[in-house]
Amino acid sequence: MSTSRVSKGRYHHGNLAPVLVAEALGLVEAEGVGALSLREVAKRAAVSPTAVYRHFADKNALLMEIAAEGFAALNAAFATVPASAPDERLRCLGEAYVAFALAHPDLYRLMFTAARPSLPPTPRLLEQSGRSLATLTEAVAACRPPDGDTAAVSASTVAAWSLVHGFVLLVLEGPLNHLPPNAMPDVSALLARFTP
Amino acid sequence: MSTSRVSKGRYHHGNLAPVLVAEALGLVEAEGVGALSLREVAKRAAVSPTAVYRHFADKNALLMEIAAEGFAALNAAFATVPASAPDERLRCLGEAYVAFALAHPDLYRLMFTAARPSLPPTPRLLEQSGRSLATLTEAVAACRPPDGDTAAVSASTVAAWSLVHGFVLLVLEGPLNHLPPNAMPDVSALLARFTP
DNA sequence: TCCTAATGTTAACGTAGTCAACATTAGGTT
DNA sequence: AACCTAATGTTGACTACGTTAACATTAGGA
Repeated sequence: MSTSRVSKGRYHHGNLAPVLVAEALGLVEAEGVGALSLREVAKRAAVSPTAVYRHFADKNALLMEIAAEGFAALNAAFATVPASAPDERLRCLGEAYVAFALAHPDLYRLMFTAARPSLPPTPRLLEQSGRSLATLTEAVAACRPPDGDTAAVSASTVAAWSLVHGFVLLVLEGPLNHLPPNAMPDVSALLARFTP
Repeated sequence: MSTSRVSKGRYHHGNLAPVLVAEALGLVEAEGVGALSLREVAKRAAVSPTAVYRHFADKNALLMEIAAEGFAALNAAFATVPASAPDERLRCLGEAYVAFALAHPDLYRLMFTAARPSLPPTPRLLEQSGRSLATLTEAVAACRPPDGDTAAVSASTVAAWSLVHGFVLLVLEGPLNHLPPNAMPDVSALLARFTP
């Protein structure tokens, strides 16, 4: 019988992979990336440490799934931004982006750090981060003359993303944190100076 | 006698701290931050692993010194940028910044990641990163009307730094790497769109 | 009903950061 | 010149972690 019911002392967990990702994500959000160990994640899922390797090639593979989850959450935040006028929409996307990053600092960092060594990025990570990029690109394109200059749109999109990404990281872990706190500008001022 | 000569089988190394930083820096540049372990650094300095703790509180303290070294190198790169006209100078600083980051990816990442847990930032790290910020701020200020609006200068500086920082990180470890490579714009185009 | 692949466990290895206790020595004090 | 103390380096050990190998269990189709 296909018990979609789970755990309760069973030898087979029945639904491990998603649970591992969820526990890991919770751990990252609560204690930071540094506190995330496979052993701790396994313990929280009430499973032996090495069980993780039946679902993820190594620690980094798990991290990439968490990162994908992060981009999915970012995309969800994007989805709540109303259509409105192109410029207005781009501005709101920017605010949503920065708000998301500042609300989930450790997750945000992980989203841009997970896909480095060992394996290439997970399909799901590629898909979700691709969706983020697509949303941004469309919003930027809508602000420009419809001349179909895709290179210009790309360049403008990269500039926009660079601006918010850099800002967020400078605030989160950059010298802007442990330096005169009078300089920390608000987001609107930053976004206002961007012209697609 | 104050032998400023060093090592050669002596019990006391005589000059350990700077050597440790140098070896660690070399290791980071050659193999990446992940390959840096206290034990390996100590081995390269021909010293027992725990000797490091006589000069640095913990691993992070050593990392902060390396980060400080990184900012010092960045400042050195800044120093080669000629005075010229304000706008021209700011543009050249931006190019130098991006060039430095792309030439030393692991070191660059470390510069913005080292000062997080445990201890507060080292004085030397504060000093060197402060110098970087000061250079940027002055260059931005020179591009603006001399109305003494320090808040506006700060905001503009943060925007400039955000732009290059975000760009560099997106290229180094962001989704811009494992996505259609047609989109990667050059630096000049990015800097051209910034108005102090 | 049985077989196999999927899934989970136990034991163990190697590496790493860190601490405690001990050894050595540099450099000022008497 | 002899001595003392603080600085500096070493040994040994502990804990935690990622990872692998060998074995155990079970789900689900043939």
